[in-house]
Amino acid sequence: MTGATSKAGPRVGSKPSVARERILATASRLFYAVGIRAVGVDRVIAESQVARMTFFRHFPTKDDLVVAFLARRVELAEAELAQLRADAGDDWPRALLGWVADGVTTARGTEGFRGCEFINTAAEFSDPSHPVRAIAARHRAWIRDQMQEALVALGHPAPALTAQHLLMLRTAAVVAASLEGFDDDEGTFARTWWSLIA
Amino acid sequence: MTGATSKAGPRVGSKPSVARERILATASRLFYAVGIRAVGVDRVIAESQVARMTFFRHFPTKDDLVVAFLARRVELAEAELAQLRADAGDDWPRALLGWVADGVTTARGTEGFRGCEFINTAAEFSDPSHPVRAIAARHRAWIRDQMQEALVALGHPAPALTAQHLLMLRTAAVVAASLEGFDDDEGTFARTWWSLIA
DNA sequence: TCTCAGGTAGACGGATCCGTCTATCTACTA
DNA sequence: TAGTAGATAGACGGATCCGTCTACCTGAGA
Repeated sequence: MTGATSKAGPRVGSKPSVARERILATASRLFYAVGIRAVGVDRVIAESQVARMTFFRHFPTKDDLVVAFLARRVELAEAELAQLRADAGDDWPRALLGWVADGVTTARGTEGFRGCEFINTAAEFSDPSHPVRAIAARHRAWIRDQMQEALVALGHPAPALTAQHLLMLRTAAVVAASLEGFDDDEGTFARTWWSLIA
Repeated sequence: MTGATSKAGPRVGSKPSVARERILATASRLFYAVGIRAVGVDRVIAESQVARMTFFRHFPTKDDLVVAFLARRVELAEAELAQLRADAGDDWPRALLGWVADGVTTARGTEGFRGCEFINTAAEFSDPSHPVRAIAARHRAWIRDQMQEALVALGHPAPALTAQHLLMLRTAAVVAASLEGFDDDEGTFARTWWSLIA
């Protein structure tokens, strides 16, 4: 197991494969836009312009691809937030909380917006012990913890509970937006958001 | 088209078929517990103990069954609420609002709880013009309108906006509960709920 | 009694699913 | 220059998908 040259499959630490990236990009797009079970590997392969064997070399099963899809989203979010915290300086707590809120408001105007990939994916995997469920849970916990940290830094009297409330508010806004295109003309989402923090 | 005796299929107004009920019950159970796409008609047929032809006589396509599944849930909810309004007398506004809240709190403790069937199903149907999406949207709007009516009756200063908030709160609670088994030891959900109303 | 709607049992079929396999080509690098 | 990892094209297969079709049975109402 220790990094042995398996019969097939990419070596550990080998240079990032462009084919793999193409597959992952295509899958991410399709999975988000259409759904996991609604998209077969055949379609991913076709639209990735990749050979069948190449696909299965990088992702031995479809499940592996789904996991990679969500894991990539997690990576991106964590990198983005790390960058933001580095840039914001002393103001990072408000910047962080604003970033989470903006993630909703900007996304829901976007063409092809279809809610939260973690929530949608979890809905398609009923087994709570499935890896994708673990990733989704971990990611939500991560967001909550980040917000809690920020609230602590702001001297908020109830950081843990408020972080929980903020996550719920965000969840509700995303789901509502994906279901009925909730537009929030009044900016009530933003007002509620910041009133919970202040 | 006008009620003509089609080659097959049940007559309009014919007595409710027990076979049909069995199919619908089985499908409801499986669709909710496992997911729509994850459950094939073959499985529904097998577990319904029904002949293949019987199945397709009542539900010409799988989509018809999915629609019937959600439509039935809507019927049940509307009937339940009508009963409750009839029973509650003058106190119906608080009874109604309590009923909506209790729907969440009781359900999420239940064995096999897997969130909201409308939200989960909508997540599996990416086409916004699909009938099931319309049903889900209509049902959510109905809940919101009912709550708004109750708030008006209570003389609430901002019934429309508050009804929207309550629906979002409910959505968030259900989704959170299905994703991470959010237990709400503190009763914060209930407190937030009633504080929005008072 | 006869009719006919509703139910039964199971074969059938084309499509799509996920995954394996062979055989060949290419490009880097030791 | 020889070896090797990675990519390619496409056949293949068993499973499952959704839906159709034939042939027969049953029971209640006209």
